[in-house]
Amino acid sequence: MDYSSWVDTSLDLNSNPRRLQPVHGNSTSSQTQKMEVHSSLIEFERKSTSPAKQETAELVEELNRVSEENKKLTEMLRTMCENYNALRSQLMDYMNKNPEKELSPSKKRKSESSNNNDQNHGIMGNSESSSTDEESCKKPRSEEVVKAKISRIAVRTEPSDTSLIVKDGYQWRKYGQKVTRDNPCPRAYFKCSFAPSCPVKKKVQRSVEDQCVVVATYEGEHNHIPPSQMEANSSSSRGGISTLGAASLSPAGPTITLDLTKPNHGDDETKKPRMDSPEVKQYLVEQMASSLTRDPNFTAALAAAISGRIFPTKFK
DNA sequence: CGAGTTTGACCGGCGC
DNA sequence: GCGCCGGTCAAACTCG
Repeated sequence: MDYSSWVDTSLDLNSNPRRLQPVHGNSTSSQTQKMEVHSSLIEFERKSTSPAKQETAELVEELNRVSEENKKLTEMLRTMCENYNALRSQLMDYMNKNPEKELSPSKKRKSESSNNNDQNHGIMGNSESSSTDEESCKKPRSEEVVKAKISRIAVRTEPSDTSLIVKDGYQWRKYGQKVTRDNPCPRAYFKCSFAPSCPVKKKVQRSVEDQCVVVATYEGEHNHIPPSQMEANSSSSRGGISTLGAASLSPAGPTITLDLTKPNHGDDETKKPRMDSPEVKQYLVEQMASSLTRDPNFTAALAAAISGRIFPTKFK
C-alpha cells in the first residue's frame, strides 16, 4: 500500500483554500497555473478587450480549475477510505486464517485450572474456553480458536519522552512491566481501565531499531466508547449542523465506521449541485478528518505509515 | 484515603 | 525433567 497519496491529499487540502483566492495581483500560483490562465487570457482577448470581462474570465477559469481539483481530491479521499476499509477487511481475513502466528503466545495459563476466569471469558470472545479437552489446549484450535482482535501499531514519540504512553483515546491501567529477551527496553502491560467489563489489553514496548518508536499491541476489542469520544460526542451534539452521513460511530463499540462512499455514490446524480458547494465540501473534509482522527487505530496506523515513510528502514 | 503505579515473585508454556 | 521466557499477580509504594 502506498500511503504517499494520503499525505499528499492532506497537504493539498490544507493549501487548497489559498488557491481559491483570485489570481489578479501578486498571485502565488504555480508556473503551470499561470500558463493556463495566461493562455485562456489570450484566447479571451480575441473576443473582448474589456478588462472587467478579462478578470471575470480569469475567475471563471480559476473556479473551474479549483472545482476540478476539488473533484480529484474528493476522489482521492474516497479512494483512501476505500483502501483503508479494504486493508482492514484484509487484515481481518488474514488474522482469521492465521491465528496461530500471533495469537498462540497469548494462551492463558489458567485456562485449564479455572476455566471460569472472567478475563478469559472476555478476551477469548466467542471461543469455547470451557473445553475440557487437554489435547486441544496444547495446540491452537485452528480457525475458531481466538477471535480476539489483535492489532499492532507503531507510534513515533519524542526522544526525550521515556514514558510508554500511547495516546489512543482510551484509559489504561498498567499491571506489569517486563524486560524481554530480544529488547532491552522494558515492555509495559496495560489493561483497559474499564476492566473487567472491557477485556482489552495492550502491550507497549519501544522498538529495538528505533527507540523513538513505541510499538503497541492491542488484544481484544473495546466494548465501550472511549472516554475522549464521550466528550467529543457531548460537545458535538450542540452543533447546529446535522451530519451528512459522511461518518458514523458504531453504537456497539469504539470502531468508527466510515461511510464515505454514500454521499458520492448514492447522491451523485441527484445532489450533485449541493456536493459541489465549497461549504459542503469543506464540511465533508472536516467531518472525515475528525472522524479519522477520532479513530485511534487509524491515527496510530497513519502515524506508523508516515513514520515508516520518513524512516523507511525502520519498519518493513 | 483511594486510585494508580512499581516491582519482585510466581505460574505455565515451550524448547532442549 | 529442567531451565528459560513471557505474562500475570499482588504487596508495597506514590500521588493527588
